[in-house]
Amino acid sequence: MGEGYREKKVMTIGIVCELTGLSERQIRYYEKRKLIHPERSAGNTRKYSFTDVERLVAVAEKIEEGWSTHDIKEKERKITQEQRTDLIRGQLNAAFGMYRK
Amino acid sequence: MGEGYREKKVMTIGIVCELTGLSERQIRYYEKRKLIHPERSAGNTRKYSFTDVERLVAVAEKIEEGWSTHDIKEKERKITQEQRTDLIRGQLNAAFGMYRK
DNA sequence: CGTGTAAGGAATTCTGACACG
DNA sequence: CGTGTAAGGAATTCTGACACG
Repeated sequence: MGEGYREKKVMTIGIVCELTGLSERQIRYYEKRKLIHPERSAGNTRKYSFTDVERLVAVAEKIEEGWSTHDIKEKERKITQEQRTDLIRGQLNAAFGMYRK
Repeated sequence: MGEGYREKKVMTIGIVCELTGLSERQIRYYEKRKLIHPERSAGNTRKYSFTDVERLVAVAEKIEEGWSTHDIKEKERKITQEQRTDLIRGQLNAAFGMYRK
């Protein structure tokens, strides 16, 4: 009980800046582009998780490589789609065993 | 790389209040009694880790059971001492194998 | 001893805009 | 498109003290 620390939204933006080396401006901008989804406190303060921090670092690297926020978003969508395909393939395999070893 | 989320001091006191159900007053008081040791930001804001949160919950339970902060501190000291004793006992055993099975 | 509260100040965060490109 | 910055306000946190007991 009480696990899942990596997913828990507990950090304010200032700490995320320290952890990632990014500016507040950048972090808020990546949120606007739907690359991260922090929660909000009762007083409207953004709250981030460790996975958000990891994702921000990954996003920042991509951008530095020349990717646009849109490209990054699109690439992730495709990867997710591939994973869905693999999942279905696995289920079919389990059900019909075409590649049973 | 980048592990050790549980130990990282990243939460402000407000979030710790939410997570533990304790008041700011209580949390700061337990710190004064040396039961927790948050870090500070450049601007003097306290920063807590998930282990601090766990510890705070444990402390609050003890207090509710009637323990004093001093008793809690003392009990922990004794437990730590026991662990040291066990460690040494283990090392002696490894070196001289009195109980080798 | 452990905790609530009002007080005043300081640090933090928020939004929308101007700027460059 | 991605990011810096100054602006003004709102939310958050800090410390020391008075209070009760």
